[in-house]
Amino acid sequence: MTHPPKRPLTLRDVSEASGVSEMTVSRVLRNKGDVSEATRTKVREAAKRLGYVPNKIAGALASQRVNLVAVIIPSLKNMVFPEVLSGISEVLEDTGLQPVVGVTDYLPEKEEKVLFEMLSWRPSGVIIAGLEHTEASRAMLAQSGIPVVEIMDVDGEPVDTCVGISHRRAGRMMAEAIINAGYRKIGFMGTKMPLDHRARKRFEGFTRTLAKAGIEIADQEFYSGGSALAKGREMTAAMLERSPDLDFLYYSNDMIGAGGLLYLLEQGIDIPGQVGLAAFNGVELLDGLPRQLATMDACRREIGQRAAQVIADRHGGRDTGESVHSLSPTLAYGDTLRRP
Amino acid sequence: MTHPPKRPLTLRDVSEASGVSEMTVSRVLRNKGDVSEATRTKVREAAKRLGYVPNKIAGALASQRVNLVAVIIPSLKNMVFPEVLSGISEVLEDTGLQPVVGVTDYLPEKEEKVLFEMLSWRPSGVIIAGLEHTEASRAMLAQSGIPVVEIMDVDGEPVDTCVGISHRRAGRMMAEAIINAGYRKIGFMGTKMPLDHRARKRFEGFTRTLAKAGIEIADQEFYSGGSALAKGREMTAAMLERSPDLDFLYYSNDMIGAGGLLYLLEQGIDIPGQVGLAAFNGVELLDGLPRQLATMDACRREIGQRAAQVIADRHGGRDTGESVHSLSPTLAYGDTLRRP
DNA sequence: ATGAAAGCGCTAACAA
DNA sequence: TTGTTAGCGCTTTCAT
Repeated sequence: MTHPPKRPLTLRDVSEASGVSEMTVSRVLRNKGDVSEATRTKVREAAKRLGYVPNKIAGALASQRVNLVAVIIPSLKNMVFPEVLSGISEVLEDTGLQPVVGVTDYLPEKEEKVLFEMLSWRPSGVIIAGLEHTEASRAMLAQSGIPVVEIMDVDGEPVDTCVGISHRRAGRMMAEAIINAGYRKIGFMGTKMPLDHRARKRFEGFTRTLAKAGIEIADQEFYSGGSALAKGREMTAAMLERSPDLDFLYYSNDMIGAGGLLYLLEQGIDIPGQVGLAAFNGVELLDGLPRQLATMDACRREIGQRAAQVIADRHGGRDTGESVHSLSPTLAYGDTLRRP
Repeated sequence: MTHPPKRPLTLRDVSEASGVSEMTVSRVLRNKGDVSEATRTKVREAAKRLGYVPNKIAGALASQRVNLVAVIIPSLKNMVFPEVLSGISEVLEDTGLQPVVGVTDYLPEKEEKVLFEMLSWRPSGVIIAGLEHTEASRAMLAQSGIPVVEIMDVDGEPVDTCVGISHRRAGRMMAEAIINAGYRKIGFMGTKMPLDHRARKRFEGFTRTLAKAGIEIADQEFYSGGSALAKGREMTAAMLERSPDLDFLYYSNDMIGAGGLLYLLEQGIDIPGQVGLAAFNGVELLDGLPRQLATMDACRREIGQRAAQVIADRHGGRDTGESVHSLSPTLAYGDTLRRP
């Protein structure tokens, strides 16, 4: 066992150990330029023997190139964003680019801080959730000089490019399906709005479409914090107590919808006869529930893939044409929403 | 609207714009050294007006200091790791250190790659899940010269420091509780083992303790992929079909346990009389289930906090004494495991 | 309180 | 195919 070095090894150490110039060592380690097979192996051996780990900081400064892509999302606990992330990783995997994740907790000021922090590492691109940012954040993005992809949402003006679905349209589609199925007394449950613009837009699309059909939300409740499943259960119980004549419940996310579903089944309520249910996201979790909850797929993985593709293309000098990539969510009726 | 710059701004630009030397600008932007209030504001204004974003790459190279902590985990979809991460973020928040996440997908070679990649950015510390790594990974960690904390598990030899629970002991505790409650025909369901050392250790602790009491696992099944909730449901149905005389089902994680619970309730099976259930992790999700599933808390948030604390302390020059931080999981009987 | 000079460890560009 | 020379944009150190 050799003694752990206080000073990390440098190219110079490998150069001396292998009797080859630093420049050539650098070339070998990056597989760049022509190097004879002989020196190649000599260098590789020395590097491995010493346990050399290159210093990307120095490399990045010298080459003015950083293979990082900043990915800025509101939360990791949401089930939704990990899926977007795997879409991103999947595509970046074979491009030499690497995602680096920053979390904002849905706070605009924290987003600004995280963005500033990440931009100061001079990444090759930014993927950031949502179209709503502070003035300063938008300015930073616009000034950054690197490809910027805003994801999840297309209802608004992107700084550069966006990939997502229209949440207003998603809300509208769901409202139409519910109306067409004959439901009329509709309750809504969701997260507290100011935090989540996409939930807000779905709600807007939803209520406006109902309004056009002369229907008003009969009851509504908003929550924050705690186990979403438990919250869904509690809110549903409370709402049905308060407004026993409701014939439909629309939930802003699948977890609270699942909680509501479990509650209603326990109460022996006829679904979707007496009460219909629908939610939003299409998370995998729903597959294990006693009934298939009606929901709308948010195209999470595909959003991640497309966003990463845009970054990769632009990084490779290819242009991607369109600045708005609008995907189409699909409605799953499941067992809790009557078909028209 | 000024034209977006092709070349990112440098200290020099701010220096010229404010009529102050680069050095002084640098001092202002880092709040270091004595600078008169007058120049301070002058510089701040110029920086803000120009939209200057410092270049951390150059800063890190010059100062030989990087405020990043590499966090390497197997997956983000697991519900478990996001919680560990928030424990980490929470503590690092007020230390000036920033977590950077790398994901290994439970693959040792990918872990090695990710580790190499992250170490090449010369972080101030490493937090990495598990005690099992490739030879090369261990060597890199040992050679890195920075604090290394292996988390989640304490059954083994840490390279440097570890923070976690003993999964063998967790398995043993659960086996003892089940035996004491009088159950005898026990079925096990879990993930395919080779991927997950901690699940494997729990299983080992579990079976050994049963063996000492003269009990053998009566049936077992392992899965991989798919919706865990649905898998739990399917596996439970299949197992009870196959082995109708089972009186207890132990699941290696809460999601499949929840799936099993939902299935059994639908079948009208008496829980915990006819069949008892228990799982592992204590995830928040369980709060919304019709019955409280017996489980064992894995101390996820606390593990994150302690690990981050170790890094922060060592980074600040403080020594943390012990190299093994063993936390104690607590057993929650819930409604699905008879008390002794 | 401010500035000037000398690198940090690497790579681009050129030379041999 | 290999080596040499200048930086990359900042911070450290030492003057002033």
